[in-house]
Formats: sequence, structure tokens, C-alpha cells
Amino acid sequence: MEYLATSPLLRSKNAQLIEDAVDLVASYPAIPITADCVIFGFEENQLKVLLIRSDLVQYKGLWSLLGDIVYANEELDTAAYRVLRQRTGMDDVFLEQVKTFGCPERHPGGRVVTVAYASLLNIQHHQLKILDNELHWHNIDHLTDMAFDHKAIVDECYRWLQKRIQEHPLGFNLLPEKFSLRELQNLYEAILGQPLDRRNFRKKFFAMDFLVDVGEYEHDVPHRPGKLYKFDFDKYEKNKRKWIGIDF
Amino acid sequence: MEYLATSPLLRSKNAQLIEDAVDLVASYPAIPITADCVIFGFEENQLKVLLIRSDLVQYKGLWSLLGDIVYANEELDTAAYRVLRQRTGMDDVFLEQVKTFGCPERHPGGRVVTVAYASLLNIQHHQLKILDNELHWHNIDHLTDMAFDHKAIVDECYRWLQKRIQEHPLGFNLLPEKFSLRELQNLYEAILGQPLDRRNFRKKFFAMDFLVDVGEYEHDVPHRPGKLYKFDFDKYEKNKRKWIGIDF
DNA sequence: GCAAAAGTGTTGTCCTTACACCCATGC
DNA sequence: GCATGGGTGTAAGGACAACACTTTTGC
Repeated sequence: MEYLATSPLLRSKNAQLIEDAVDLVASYPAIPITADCVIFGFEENQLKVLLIRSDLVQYKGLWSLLGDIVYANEELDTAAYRVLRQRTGMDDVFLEQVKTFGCPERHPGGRVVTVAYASLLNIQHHQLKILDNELHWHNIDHLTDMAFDHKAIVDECYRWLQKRIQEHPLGFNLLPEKFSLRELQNLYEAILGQPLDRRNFRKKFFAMDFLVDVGEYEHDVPHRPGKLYKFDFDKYEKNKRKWIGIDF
Repeated sequence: MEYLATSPLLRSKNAQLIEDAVDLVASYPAIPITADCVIFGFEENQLKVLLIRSDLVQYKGLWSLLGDIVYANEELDTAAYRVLRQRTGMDDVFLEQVKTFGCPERHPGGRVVTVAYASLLNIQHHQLKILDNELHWHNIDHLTDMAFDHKAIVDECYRWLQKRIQEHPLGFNLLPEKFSLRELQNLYEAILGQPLDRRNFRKKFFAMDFLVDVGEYEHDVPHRPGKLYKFDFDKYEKNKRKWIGIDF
């Protein structure tokens, strides 16, 4: 991490130690950093991502991710949570750093490096907070051209999500507190982009043993109503390690 | 990613579009960014990581990762490859972004955000280039206190490596061109930190079918010499998808 | 001939897959 | 009563884990 005034290869163990780290850091080229959130949601059996209209003339009409600059003394994670909170009103949501994008040409206004975070949130629980009508859920399969390199960022985060959901059952964050197994399966199918066998899916999740039967049933469905379940976080935490590698 | 002069919640679709993106970016707080490389190597049946003495007085005597500032118009990946090349003379080596570390207090000279990359390289092939005697291979299990937050970075990259090597057999990058199955198994055991069954290990790798028998044997070993193999990259590339999730 | 590691197969278990029928409800 | 999806079990195949003996070499 240390900046080397001369080529690193020319340094030796006799090189002078740097006394003033502050001067050193002040001499570094500095680059604006942003945090972008790829917020996944699930609605009408479709995986969606939350986007806003770009406010740059260059990208007029195009959609972009929710993001903001990282403040001078702000943790990266904190900046990402702040973006999430400002946009959705939520701060108790799962959020994970996925990748940093640093192409010098990715922003038309000059170099800006962005740290991409992915997040899953329940559309039903949060839709009331989203009043700004420039903010919309977009089907992940129908993303048109986006501002900046945001399409590439979404793609990367989508691949991350597909992998992640097979290692940890975090899909629950996208569902209402009580959900039917059909909803859960729809979610997995939407994320993985492939149909799954219903019986095997149910077997697998029951075997994981963190679904709690809440003793209620679906309402207003034009067929036999399914049982509703909720997620037992305690059981999940206890057995976590065992599911590294859930295949469908 | 767009910077919002006012709170995002107050923006509406009638908000003015930003005409001058350059002005906008110029108004952002800027932060120095470095690229740090966690370079893993394998020698004497031990997983090692390449470190250098810190050149900061504050960290006198402590070891730190190989890193350098990211230049104003340099790709992050390019900076990481440059660090690797400057330190080891290699530029044909596997390198992957792992995570970005942005704690405001991680550098004593002021805020510096670092993008951590992990890399695997063959100690035998590259040892000649390492002339600087402040550069040393350290056993991953015996890392003492390190400069900055570099211990945390190494830990994160180590976890990444353990996971990665079970998905893709990139351990070959750490071995000589021709290697015995025992060497390969030693490598996997060193990385995963656990013993593996020899017969099952061999079965698994033969089943993957990218080991080519080069028709040679080990020399100068005080026991029956093992066959030497090399890695068939073409076969690997063709069958890649099948090994997402190699368990030991 | 002894020490040390190479090399090799089988078996039981578990997990995954594929697959078909009855059930409860709304209309 | 019919359409719709809910709910269930089994059998076959494949992957994994456990495990012991013979072979080859250096000394």
C-alpha cells in the first residue's frame, strides 16, 4: 500500500523510512469514489432492480443505479447504507460489497471510481417509502441501455446474486414475512432463470429445517391455498455452515 | 452514481438535469486509491504470501502487502498488474479483484482506499526476480502484526482463495509446470488447512480429466518416485462449467 | 530388508434426480 | 365438475467417504 517515490525495484532495505505519512498521502493523486447499490426486489414473480433516471444531460432518459458520492471520512459500507436509507427508507437490510469499478472513462465528467453493493429488499414492505416517481422497479431481464457502466454493474451483481443464493438462502429478504412455498420457488426460479422441480425443491427446503409453519393459508387464490411459512433465523444461523453449496 | 446537490429524497422528476458533468465531478471529494496485491505462493508444502517491510516510520519493522497508488488515469486492474510486474517481474499471472477496503482510519497519513487483488504465483519460476531483500515469503499461518489493515486484507483474500480453489482448480498456478499428484495434494491441503484422502483426491482429479501424464518421474526422492503431470488448459476451459463446486 | 510414499478398487451411504397421482379450493 | 395449483413418495443413478494392501525406490 505504501507509495514509493522511486521505482519499487530500486528500493532496498537501506531506503529511508518515510517520516511524515500525512505529507505522503497528500502527494497521492485522489479520485472521487461513489457507492452504487444494486437493489434487487421481487414482485409478480419477477426479479427486479431499483433504478432512477440519470440526472446527467449526457444520459438523459437513461436509467441508472442508486448511488452517491462517498464522503471524505465515510466508510464505504456506511455510504452504501446511506444510499439505501435515503432512497428506500430502510436501514435494516442486507447489503454486501460486490465489486469496485474503476475504468477511467466510466463517468463522462471525469474519473470516478465506484464500489458496487448489492442488496435485496422486499417490495411490499418498502413500496410506501418510494414516492419519487423517477424511481422504478425494472425487470432484470428487460434492462435497456443504462447510464454510465451501470448495465455491466447490474450484470455483475446479478451473477453474484445467482451464486450467493445457492450458498445462502438469503432469498427470504425478498419475500413477505409469511410466504408460501410456491412464492419461494418462484423467487428461486426467477433469480436462477430456470424452472425447478417442485417436489425436490420442497424436500430440500424442508430438509434445511428453517421453515416454520405458521398455521395459516393463502387467501383469495383460485386454487387450493398453500400453507404459509416463515423463516427461522436462529435455526438458520446455527446450521449455516452446512449449506455452503446448495445445488438446484 | 450521480451526485445529488440536495437530498435524494427531495429530488423529483422535474429536477434540473446536470449540464456540466465535469464541474460536477470536480466538486466531489476525492480520495487516494491504492491497489494491494496479496500474492500467494507455495513452497516446502506451505502456503506463503509475499510481503515487504513497511516504509512508514509508524509501522517500522512491520510487514505490509505489495501495493502502490492507482494513477490518475489508470484502470484498477492495470495498477494491480503493474504492482505485480514491478515486484515480481511477472505479467502473465492470474490476478483477481477481491474486495475494497475503505476504513477512513486505515492509513495513518490520511484516508486512503485500497482495492485488494489476489494472485497466485509459482515461487520457483519467479524467485530470481526477487532481489530486494526486504521482500519475503511468509507462511500464511505465521503472520505477525502487519502494517495498516493488511492482516485483515490477507485474511479476506485467504478465505477467498479457499473458496475459489474449490470452484476452479487454479492451484496449478502455484506449482511447477510438471508436478506430482502428491505436490498437488499438498497444495490443496495447505490452502484448505486440512488433510485429504489420497485415493479420493486422485480419483477426483483424474475424473476431471485435465491432468496429462508427461511420462516422467520424480527424481532424488527417498521413496518410490511419483509420476509427473501437467495441466491441460484447453481441456479445462472446455469443461469448466462442470466443476462449480468441488468439495473435498 | 526396511522405511516411505506411490499406486490402486470396492462398498455403503447419502444426495440428487426424475417422475405421477390424489387433494382442496374457486368458479 | 372442472380447472388450478397444493401436496406427497419412491426408485435409480451418481457422488462422496471410508478404508487396506501391494509396489517401487533409496538407503
